[in-house]
Amino acid sequence: MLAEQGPAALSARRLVTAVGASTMAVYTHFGSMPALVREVIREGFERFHARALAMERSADPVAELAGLCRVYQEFARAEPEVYAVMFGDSVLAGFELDEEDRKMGAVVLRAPRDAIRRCAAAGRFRADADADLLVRQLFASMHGIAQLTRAGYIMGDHTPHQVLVGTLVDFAVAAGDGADAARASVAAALTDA
Amino acid sequence: MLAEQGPAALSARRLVTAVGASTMAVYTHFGSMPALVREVIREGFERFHARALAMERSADPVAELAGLCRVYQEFARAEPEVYAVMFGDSVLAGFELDEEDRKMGAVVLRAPRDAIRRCAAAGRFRADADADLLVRQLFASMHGIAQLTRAGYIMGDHTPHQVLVGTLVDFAVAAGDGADAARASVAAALTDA
DNA sequence: CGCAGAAGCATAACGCTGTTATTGGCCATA
DNA sequence: TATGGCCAATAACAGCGTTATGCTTCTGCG
Repeated sequence: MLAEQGPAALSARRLVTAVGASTMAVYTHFGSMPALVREVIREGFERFHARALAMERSADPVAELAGLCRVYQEFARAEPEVYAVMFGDSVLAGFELDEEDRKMGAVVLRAPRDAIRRCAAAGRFRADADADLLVRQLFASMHGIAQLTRAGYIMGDHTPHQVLVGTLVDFAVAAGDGADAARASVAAALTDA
Repeated sequence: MLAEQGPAALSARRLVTAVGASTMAVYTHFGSMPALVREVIREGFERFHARALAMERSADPVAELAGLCRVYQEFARAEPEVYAVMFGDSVLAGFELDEEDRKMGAVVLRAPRDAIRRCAAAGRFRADADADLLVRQLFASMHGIAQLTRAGYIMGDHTPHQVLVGTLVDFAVAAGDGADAARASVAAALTDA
């Protein structure tokens, strides 16, 4: 219901009438509406993780990093409402992220951080690159692109896809990669869709 | 009320009792609660604009660009709830951005876009830099940092400030600036606070 | 096999939300 | 002064999350 009809449609009464039960069903099984929302985003994190794991590996670590970012954007576009709740926007039915939720969310950074390290090990990125810091910068960019796209703020002459490509290429270049090599790797990871 | 007590506290009844009136006041003066929220974010855009205009100019265009991003982050931290509604997160009382709102929001990109052009004109950025595309990439990064910080997602060993500094330096480097020059300009724009 | 216990759900209600029709009062103008 | 129109207070409606009550049903033990 959250994915198909938006946050406003996710009410206890609509839920229970949809499954043919009474409002008590929510409270016996979940305790409260915020707790129910928490289960929804837990499911969202699992789906996110499954998508990331399903991505095929590549011999090109920069392309693999770009591929992870592509998966990120695809998930955010596929279920924008779920994504928004998962990462702290749109307080839904009084739900607020707790520390454990955030830790689950931070797990998504592990794969790209390792990819960044492989980029450095392969000589594409500088050897002294701070993978922990870089992955946070990339995280912020990906989140910004996802949320601004959802809000309709990526407008004018450039599409969200162009912004994504530019961001990924510039990220690799700033990390030490060659401009042509970065462009080729990003293009290889993003164009087959 | 939105700024001080959060989105949940901004209800029609709380508003009117705070000013000593009845619920009708909202509807005679604004028409609906979403329309009232619209006026709130309009005010937010004006405050944002005033902050950007109040920033002193600099002879160093890269430092000026970094200063604009610093103002951006300061605004987002000063009034996070207002900021979140302005840029499309947290649907508040059924309010949704319309095209005109988004255009007001996109105006904030004008100053940094011009700063990027000055960077190119001064030889710091590549002469063929696409300022329109670059400013959107920067916009996404700034929005991501602001929102992830608000949600508590910038954790671990790095602070939001470090992520901001890294992002700005890497942005300048990818645009063509020298690494040392970029670091110096960003540091000059961000450290006096 | 039968009874006791517990677990789960439906009903109804409380206080809250945004919204509105009705009613009354105030103020400005002729 | 009288009259017109604007404005707001009151009360109500539908919907929200939540909960106390009571009934039903299912489980497990003697």
